[in-house]
Amino acid sequence: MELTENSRFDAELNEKLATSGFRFTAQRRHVYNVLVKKRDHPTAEEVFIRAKADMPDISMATVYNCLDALVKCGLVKQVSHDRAAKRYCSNMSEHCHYYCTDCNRVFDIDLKARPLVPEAELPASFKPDEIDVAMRGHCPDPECSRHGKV
Amino acid sequence: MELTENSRFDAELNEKLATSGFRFTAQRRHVYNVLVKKRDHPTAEEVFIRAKADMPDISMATVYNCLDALVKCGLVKQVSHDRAAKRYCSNMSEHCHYYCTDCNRVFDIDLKARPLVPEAELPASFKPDEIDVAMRGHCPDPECSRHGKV
DNA sequence: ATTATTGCAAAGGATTTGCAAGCCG
DNA sequence: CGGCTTGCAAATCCTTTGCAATAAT
Repeated sequence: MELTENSRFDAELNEKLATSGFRFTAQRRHVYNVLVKKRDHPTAEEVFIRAKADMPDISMATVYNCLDALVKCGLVKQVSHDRAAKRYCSNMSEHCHYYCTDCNRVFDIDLKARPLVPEAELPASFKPDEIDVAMRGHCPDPECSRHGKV
Repeated sequence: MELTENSRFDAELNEKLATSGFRFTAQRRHVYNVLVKKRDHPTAEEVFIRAKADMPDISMATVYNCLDALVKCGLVKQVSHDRAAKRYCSNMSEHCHYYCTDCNRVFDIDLKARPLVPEAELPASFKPDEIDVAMRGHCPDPECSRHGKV
């Protein structure tokens, strides 16, 4: 596979993949690219559709494989919504997710407090490796489908 | 359906169901009973198995129907785990969930701080109706499958 | 009497798996 | 080359739905 433009991006990706024992493939680069290019919270299916635009032969199974590899090497987070399909997020900074109950979009929220849950507030002997904070409610977007309605 | 023993329990359940426009059925009572009897975090399938023990003709679809009704009338919470099936929790007090990455159990955690996310820490105009805090890590149970291993 | 609820079976969506061919190291 | 990855299709898991029979108000 040729590493033409953007070789710094590729080098980093390659290194992260290699560290977790994954190979550097055109599909993994492409899927990661799709996630970074538009920093929203697409489902695997949405990633598939976007990826297929520039790589028509990529398969759904490969998209799942790539997403899984990216999650395992710490480049992407999985976001579990309530009922729907899992979503993927390339924002790896500590943040929360706000689910709009009207338009179904997911918003990244940076809380002012950190850590999210101070150790002193946890019962001793529970030492979380990871904390997810998920919020649900109306979103502030005036274009939101619910805007104006009750 | 006869209301023999435990009519206080039934009366409360009946009222909550009625308030949300649901009828009081033997299956709904039984499913709720299963959840309250053992306050853990079973999947729909696990609820089905336990319910079937004393009500052999109950169907999976009815278990889903009952769980859904109980969630909608505020008697039960749905807990979305990462990959697996949804779980159900009859502890309605404000609490977080701690997922043990070794034994897969779910623990209820009461944080000392409330509210979980003070309004001042949120960007203005985001007003969550609901906040879920999920943690993942090792659990303190000495019987836990991982105990003693790294 | 009217309408919700049940149980069954079949459908549905999301994700995973088996396998042969192909690419990476 | 050897083994991880891919693409395809089939399989699986979890959940929902359609429908006729039954139970609740």
